[in-house]
Amino acid sequence: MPNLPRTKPPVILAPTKTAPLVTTGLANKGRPRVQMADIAHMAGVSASTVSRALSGSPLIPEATRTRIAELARSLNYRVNIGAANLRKRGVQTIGVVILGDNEQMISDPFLLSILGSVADALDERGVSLLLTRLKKDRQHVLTDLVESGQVGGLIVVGQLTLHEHLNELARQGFPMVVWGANLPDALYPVVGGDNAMGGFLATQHLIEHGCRRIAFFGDISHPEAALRYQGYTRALLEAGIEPDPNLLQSFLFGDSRVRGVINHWLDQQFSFDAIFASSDVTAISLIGTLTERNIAVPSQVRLVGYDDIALAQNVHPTLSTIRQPTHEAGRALVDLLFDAIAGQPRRSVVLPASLIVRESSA
Amino acid sequence: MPNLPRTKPPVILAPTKTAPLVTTGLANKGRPRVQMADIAHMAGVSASTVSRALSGSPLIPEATRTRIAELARSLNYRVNIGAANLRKRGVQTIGVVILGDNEQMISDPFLLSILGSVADALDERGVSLLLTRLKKDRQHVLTDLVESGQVGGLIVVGQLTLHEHLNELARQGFPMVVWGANLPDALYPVVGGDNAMGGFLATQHLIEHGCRRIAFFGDISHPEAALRYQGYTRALLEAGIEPDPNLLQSFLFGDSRVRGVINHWLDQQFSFDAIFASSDVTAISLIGTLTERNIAVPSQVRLVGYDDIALAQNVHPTLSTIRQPTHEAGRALVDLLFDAIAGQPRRSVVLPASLIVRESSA
DNA sequence: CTGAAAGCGCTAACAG
DNA sequence: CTGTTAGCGCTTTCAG
Repeated sequence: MPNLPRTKPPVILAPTKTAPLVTTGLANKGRPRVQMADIAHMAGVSASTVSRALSGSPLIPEATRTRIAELARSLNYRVNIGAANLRKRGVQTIGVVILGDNEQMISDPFLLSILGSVADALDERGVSLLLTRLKKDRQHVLTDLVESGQVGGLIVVGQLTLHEHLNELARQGFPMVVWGANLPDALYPVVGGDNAMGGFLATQHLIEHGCRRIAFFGDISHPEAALRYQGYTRALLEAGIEPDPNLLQSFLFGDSRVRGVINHWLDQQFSFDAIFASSDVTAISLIGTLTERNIAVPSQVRLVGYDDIALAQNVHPTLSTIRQPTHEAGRALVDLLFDAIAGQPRRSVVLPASLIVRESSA
Repeated sequence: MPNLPRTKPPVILAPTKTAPLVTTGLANKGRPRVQMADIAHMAGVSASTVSRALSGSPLIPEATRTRIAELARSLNYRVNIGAANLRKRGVQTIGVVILGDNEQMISDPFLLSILGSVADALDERGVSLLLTRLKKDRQHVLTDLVESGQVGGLIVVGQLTLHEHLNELARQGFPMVVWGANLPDALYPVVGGDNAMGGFLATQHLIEHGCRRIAFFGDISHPEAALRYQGYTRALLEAGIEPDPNLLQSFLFGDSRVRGVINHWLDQQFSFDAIFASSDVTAISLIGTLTERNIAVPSQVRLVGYDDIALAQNVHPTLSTIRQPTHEAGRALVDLLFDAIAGQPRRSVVLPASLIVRESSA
């Protein structure tokens, strides 16, 4: 029996079996939907021809192609991607997974930069972006996304405590790429900034300005921060300064306990002449807190942040920081993911970190 | 001909027609995929039974159901959502469209709050989130997303200059909801803060502190900012103050020309004793610029921002601002969208704006 | 309670 | 160049 167009059913030869069917999904409620068969019918060609025409097949002559395209456009028709994907046995969607720092949605603007650059890079390839927050102990959603065929691969932003799990997925041949620190035993492709270099540059710069008691603010249980700390330590050692463990202030990115810590340090008359903060948001909070306590930045305490968010150049004093090339980040993440999907050997990318000197450290 | 299981093909009665087929999509490269037929085969039941078991149908006895569930889990099997959707004629995905302010990805942390709350609200309903940036003159992507069956509805964040286009989509019965200002002639459901009230509260508060020359920073071509400006004007008029058009500084949200404007004003000896900024990011930049020019906040110029982003309470002076309940925002957006999809009558939600008094205006 | 059969909307062999 | 045909992997009647 030939396909029955929905709009103009032809003579019915056998009783139609098309029965009730309660729609449980979200789509198509009430809105009439034109589909390929309708277009074909109206254009007086077969569905195959419409399919070919709309996908720009060179088999279809220019004239027919445009005629069908016009018709489709005039009816506001778009090919049903789900059906096409099913047939083509593949999807045109990538999952972007963001690890929630804690329970709250991550609030660091830097994340938005990464997300934006990934969105752009995917968009250029005509691939959709399925965004998912990964909450604690819900790691199975990573597997779900891929195994359910919803996405063709995964871009994981932030690795936190997930390293082992990610390695396990990599072992299974999961198509994915991670934004984060390139850990030595990582089995998955990683794109990240040169955190060790960033930490080194920031610290070296502070040392050059005569600082000796440089504090580090950042959660070193987080691999990226740990590398920044490592760079920090190396710079100190190279300058003949013994790192003081008391000057390591570990807390989660974006945490707001900054104020309490500084106040505590000041109340204890704890001595420090500079702070290297593992994020600009933290650094800006530090400026606020220090200023409130009448500690002048940079004359009494010099400050360097990380990420070069937009606000960094508009606070007072303007914030010295380490810049990460976010635009390239998105591009690299997408490139590597597509390599992984194509079965290419694993590859990782370290993006350069550059020191931006502004007033807070001058 | 019965379904051929992929793993153990039965006796072939007719030459198999299953031919080459080049996979153009992203999924399934190399990784062997178990599917429902395999599970059915292994469990010694039909695919129907597996389908019912996995969807928790009460028709299947508890015992069978768990047995099948275990088997599926042990094989890491997940139902192919695309195929299921095709059959069910619906999707479980919502499109979230973010209007790029300019060419760059929006960088305001407030946006991330909204996005996060939407993500959570969708997650609670088991619905996926397809994120799209809407660039200038690419409005057709809105139609694409829905007509191609990729998403069941649209959450549009920011309306900017899109109002007319959105109205047109609403007229066509497009399932959608918008975060923004509830314009009087809007045909689409809107969720937004009470911008007029927010503007009023901020301004009234400044007036109560003796301010008379209150500047407004914000792009009033943006409907939300326009309403804030309206509230600002009302507060002034109620206090018997004639709004001075020179005190309206219009620019795009998050724009960084703040510094230039303030410097210009100061150089011109332009008088103002307070600023109401349409976003916290702008307000924080203002604090920076004013401080740099040795204008004391709040003693010489009082300041109120908008959004209550995390940094607001950590800068110095801490920033007074208008808070918008972002968590409820996500929930309301999703609720209204589902109503729209279900064909319920259009409804809009205005979330309360509340004044948070901190040091910058005290 | 279970299976067979039909078909969601599309694409791609294959044979004209 | 074009139509016919056969499914993609799943869900849901319908008939046991």
